[in-house]
Amino acid sequence: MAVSNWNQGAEDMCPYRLVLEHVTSRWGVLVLIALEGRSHRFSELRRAIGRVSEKMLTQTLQTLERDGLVHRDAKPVIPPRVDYSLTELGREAAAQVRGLAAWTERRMADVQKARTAYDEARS
Amino acid sequence: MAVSNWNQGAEDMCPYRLVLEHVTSRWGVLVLIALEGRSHRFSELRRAIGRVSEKMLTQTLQTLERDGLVHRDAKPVIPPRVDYSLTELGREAAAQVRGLAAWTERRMADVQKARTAYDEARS
DNA sequence: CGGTATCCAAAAGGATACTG
DNA sequence: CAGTATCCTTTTGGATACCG
Repeated sequence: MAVSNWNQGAEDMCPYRLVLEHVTSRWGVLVLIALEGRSHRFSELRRAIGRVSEKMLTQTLQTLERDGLVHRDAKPVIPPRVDYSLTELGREAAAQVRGLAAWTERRMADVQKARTAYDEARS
Repeated sequence: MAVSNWNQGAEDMCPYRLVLEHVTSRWGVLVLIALEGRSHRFSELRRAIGRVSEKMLTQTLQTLERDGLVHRDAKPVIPPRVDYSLTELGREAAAQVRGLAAWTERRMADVQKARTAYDEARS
């Protein structure tokens, strides 16, 4: 296990920024939003999120589980079945993230317009 | 200008995720929060955020400016003076980000506790 | 002061192969 | 199915030097 992993390391950053970065991380955001509606199995999450590698999804889920935002329920059956859901803490975080995501959807068109204007102004 | 820059490239990602990632990016979050209170000069921002390199701050500000969230006001004086502030779009985004940051501060202790429990459970 | 350009180190992230 | 382990590429980010 010599893999670079944001679970460990980063002892040099204040805990505040650390939590903020887990929650706002590329895949963290999408996992929280996906799990807000209902619990998902591992492969369901992959499909729901799209274009995420197994490695990154695993890493993200482990980080969020460690932070107490995600609950992992591994059923001892064959083939294995693992369900991920949000804890109370996770639901609170997801609500915040969802606000951000909703804003993004609402305002995306304006952002795109701003970008076009910016690019044209210096071409 | 062959530097890897998230302003350009990334044509392969949907615009929704792209905007979301700018707003939730490591330095984007902190810039939006810092600018929510009042406008800042470049070096003020560096001090306010702490531990951010010139390069990353510049890059972040350019991205947010291009997205129409940040307004850049460069006064033609010597020595140069540049003030950064939020646009209306930026204030909206900052309000969302602030919700997330406030939640993080409120719940940080619980997250830390969850982590300790998680780590002890498998040591 | 407020940047840009360049180089380099570190981290994130993907592909593949393998396992219980 | 739900991961791990390994290798490799890409991206991020810091340090430094320089410029208008």
